[in-house]
Amino acid sequence: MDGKIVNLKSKLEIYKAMTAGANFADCPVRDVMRGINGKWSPLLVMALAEKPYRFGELRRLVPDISQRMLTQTLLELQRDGYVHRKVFPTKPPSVEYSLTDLGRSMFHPLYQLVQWAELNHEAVRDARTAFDAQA
Amino acid sequence: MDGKIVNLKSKLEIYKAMTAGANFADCPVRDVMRGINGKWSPLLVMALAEKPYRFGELRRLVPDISQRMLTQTLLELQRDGYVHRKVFPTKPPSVEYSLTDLGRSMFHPLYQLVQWAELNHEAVRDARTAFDAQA
DNA sequence: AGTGCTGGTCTCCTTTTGAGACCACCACAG
DNA sequence: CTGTGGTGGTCTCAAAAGGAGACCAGCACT
Repeated sequence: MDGKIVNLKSKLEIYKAMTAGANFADCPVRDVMRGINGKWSPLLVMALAEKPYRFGELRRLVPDISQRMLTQTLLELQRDGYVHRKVFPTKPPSVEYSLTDLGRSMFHPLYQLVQWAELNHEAVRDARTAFDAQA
Repeated sequence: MDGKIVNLKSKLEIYKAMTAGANFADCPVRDVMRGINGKWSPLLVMALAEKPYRFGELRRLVPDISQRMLTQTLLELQRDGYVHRKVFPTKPPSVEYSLTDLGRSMFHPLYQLVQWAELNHEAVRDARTAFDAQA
């Protein structure tokens, strides 16, 4: 469990940061990235960046997520401080999820990546087709 | 397998793109994100952004990756067109991996996210501690 | 009494990931 | 001419993550 990325002041330091021996928990960047990298996390952050949503709304918004993974992913996002969970004492009680300041701040670079993906998905798809044809 | 993100011209369209019913293969953004999101992909892209590396060098650079996952991740990165694999006819043959233009272009937004993680890992760690204490 | 909506948890099975043994090839040292 | 080590892998098996769907309590409305 090595490979540390931390204190990246310049591209040249990536090497040093990655080669610095330390266990996984001691590599904050990879630790944080792991939280962002989940299968559903980016999707939910993108959704909540738009506006707060309730549990059931999110489920309908992302129909191919299982209820179990929605619960679990939202819990992880709360734990990492990206999402706030607010319970309204209605009957039946409803729960609203919203982005925290930290979540909104993380949204910006994430959104850059998503935009890149949107602009370049065709190139990636072409690369795959070419690779599969040649292989 | 729904939840489509495509043609994101504005934040307001995130909702529409996500709710547009379509299966996973038809959502280019999530498809591309899946390739970037792998456990090791970002790490290897960061490494190769520095300079080309050989297989064994990468293995030593990231000591906690298994040889199997290194092979597999590099293959996926090749397939998606981020990485170029060049075989040198030495004895024994050596293989050099380098970023393609597409890979370098993808590196920029990825690097933004990594920088964010580096700057905010403490806030995330604090959020986790607070969450775990209260729960 | 039945139906539906709220936000979940629990169980089971499949897919993905990880650890480590194994492989062929060749150079060089003894 | 036999180790020993370095090249870049593949194969097998166990562990972890992810997905499908049943189940739950509570209340409103019919």
